[in-house]
Amino acid sequence: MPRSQSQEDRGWRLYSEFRKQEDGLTLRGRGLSEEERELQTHYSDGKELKTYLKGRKTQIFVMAAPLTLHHHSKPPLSSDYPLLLRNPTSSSSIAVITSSHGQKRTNDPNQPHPCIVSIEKCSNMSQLKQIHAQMLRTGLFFDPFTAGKIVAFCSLQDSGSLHYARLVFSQISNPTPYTCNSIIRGCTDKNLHQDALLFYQEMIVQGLIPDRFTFPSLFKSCRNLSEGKQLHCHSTKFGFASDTYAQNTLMNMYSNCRCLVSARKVFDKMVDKTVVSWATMIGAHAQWDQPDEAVKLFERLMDERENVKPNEVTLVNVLSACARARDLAMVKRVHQYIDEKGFGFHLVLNTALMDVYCKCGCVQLARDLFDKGQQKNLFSWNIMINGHVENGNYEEALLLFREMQIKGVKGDKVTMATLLLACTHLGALELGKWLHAYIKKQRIDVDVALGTALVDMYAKCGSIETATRVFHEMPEKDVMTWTALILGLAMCGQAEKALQYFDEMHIKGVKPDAITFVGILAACSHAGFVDEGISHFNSMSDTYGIQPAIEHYGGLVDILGRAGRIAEAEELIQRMPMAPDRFVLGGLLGACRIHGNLQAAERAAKQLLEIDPYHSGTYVLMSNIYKSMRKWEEAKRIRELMAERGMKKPPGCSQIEVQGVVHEFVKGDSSHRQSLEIYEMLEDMISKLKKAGYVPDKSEVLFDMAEEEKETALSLHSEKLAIAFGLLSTSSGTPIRVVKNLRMCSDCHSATKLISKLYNREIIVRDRNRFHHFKDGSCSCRDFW
DNA sequence: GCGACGGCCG
Repeated sequence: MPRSQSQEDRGWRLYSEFRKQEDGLTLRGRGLSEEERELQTHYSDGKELKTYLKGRKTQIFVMAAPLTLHHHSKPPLSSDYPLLLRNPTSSSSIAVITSSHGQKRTNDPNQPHPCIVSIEKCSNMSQLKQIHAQMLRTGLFFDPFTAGKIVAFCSLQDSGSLHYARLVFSQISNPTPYTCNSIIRGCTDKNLHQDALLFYQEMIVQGLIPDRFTFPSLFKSCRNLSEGKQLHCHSTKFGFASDTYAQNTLMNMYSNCRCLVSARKVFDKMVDKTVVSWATMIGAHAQWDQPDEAVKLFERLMDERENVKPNEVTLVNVLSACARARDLAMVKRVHQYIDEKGFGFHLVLNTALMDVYCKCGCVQLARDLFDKGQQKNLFSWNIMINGHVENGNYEEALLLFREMQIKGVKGDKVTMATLLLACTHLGALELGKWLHAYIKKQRIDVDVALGTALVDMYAKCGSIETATRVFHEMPEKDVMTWTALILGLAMCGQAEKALQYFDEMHIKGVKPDAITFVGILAACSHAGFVDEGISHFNSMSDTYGIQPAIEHYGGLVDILGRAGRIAEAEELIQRMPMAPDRFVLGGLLGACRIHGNLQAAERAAKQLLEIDPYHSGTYVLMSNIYKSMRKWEEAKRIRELMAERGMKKPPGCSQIEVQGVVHEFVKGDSSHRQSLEIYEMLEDMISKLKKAGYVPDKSEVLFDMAEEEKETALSLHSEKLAIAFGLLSTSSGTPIRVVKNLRMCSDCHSATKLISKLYNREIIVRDRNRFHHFKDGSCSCRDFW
């Protein structure tokens, strides 16, 4: 683009002035500093910087012009707004400017022009436009300083209009840096980050010169490392390398671009570190998973050799580091510090403290703070509700939500996602549906996270059809959304569909991650696709660069074990790069049970008991294996060993939700209000079953019981009680959904298959690992679980 | 006229 000589001169003149003002880093006269050398490599052509440094004035435009932006979704600003197509005689126009009151315009900064005062008093665009019109009539508009005030108002005030600001800007002949900055900051404040950068790019091309206020906004709008480095380069060359504001925002920019090394470099080289610099750097380390570094910096700050005292933000950032490091000791130190130094009540600090206590598992401490604090906002409610959910206290979370509603605080999408997670854990489909309806009614924005939470809830509460429908209704899906559906399909035995969606995901260009493969391997295992499973496992590292973790080895062990290839599964465990955990060995043990491989089972159990001697599941499974092989003595020995170690089988517990209320049953439970009816129903069930040829499978009950007792014990299992209650209290045709805390026993499994046929009901049981979808006398798990 | 901070999904 051709430029006039006068613009070029002006640019250079201004630039020299900036250089004189700049008392920090000087580019000329002493060669390149380390930072400049580093920047030079980021710059599109290092030669330009060198030539510039020799002080040749023509280089000013060369050095400033190139700024390569990486987004192409919008055309450059110049096509929307004519920039700098202005009256070239403007330099003389200042002489004729008079105010609307006929006063001479003075340059005394202590006496603002009356027109400027009026602009500052504007409360809406219509008033502003009147002033604008008057300024045009009087010629005052041709004073760049005064015209800039119009632009500033339009860009920065809530009642302003960025569009109008740009139009006005395009009419100003010699806009001041202040005017440009107003537009940039207006874009940044309104999250129009791309526009901020495009405007800067255009401004440089037109020969306008940035000042020290330009870069903070630009750095804030910069989301991309390559652009960030160019901007860093520009800020240095324009002489703001040692401006504290610029450096602070620069650090933050590097941190946002996940380039912590550069952020830290800027920090370490800063001469005047302010409390903001410290807070930013501590926050950056905390954000990018270097909590120890963050805490170290904080300790340096506490050391008091630094001239800066921590403030609330510093403390919030340190707490976020503590939360990542699960460093409760440090949290307590910070808490004490807060109390000692009397930081008073700071809502963000207080919520951060609550959050970190929740994350460290001290929900009660968080709750105390929550109950004590008079001020609450959506953040604090959400943190507290989430704290209870994470802690497994779903009821308390739901109670808190009710309290929130009573207080008239409306939940948002975060609240909803958290509550849906509670439903997912509880298996409370009705409640989940209610929340879904609430979301629609309250017009809560369903973003990817909330949509995924819905898909996950429906899938894990056994309504895979609705999960699939919600999935398809979502306009935007990320890897988690796909994974939630794939895992859901795998868990309810629809392996082929899970694999179909995996293919579709690939077509849609969504890259699977480690957890997607957990779902894929589970699907292959349930469907008995051994070769396909192995090939997916291999593709993880070969195609997607994901190193298989222990859960993937566990998945492959399941696939091999389920197919009866026990020896191969054992061999895999031998050669996997990490020691097996109880899930891997538990999978192997489960496979040994199904395939009746006693030797391998014993080997697996021995290892299991070594790594986790206090996991009751191992003992129970092992004794069941012995019992199923009629090795009563061994089975008894295992039970005795369990008793010696002071362990009990945790009580089996089944939940069923009817009309939004979750009913819980343990074995032989008679505490339910309708207990009498439930037991009548149970008798009816058992007699119908027996008529249909059902023989109780006694292999998994205690061996020292009389046969008749065994039968009774079986009939009292919690899932049978829950199913009986379900048959009683729901109308025919509706599916019965039960959530069980343990693995389903084989007797209940075969009984439920028959019940589904005899009563013509779909029965969906979620046990601790998967769904059993009983329909017409068969189960989706194909009798392997 | 400029800077830093908190909660959700697989």
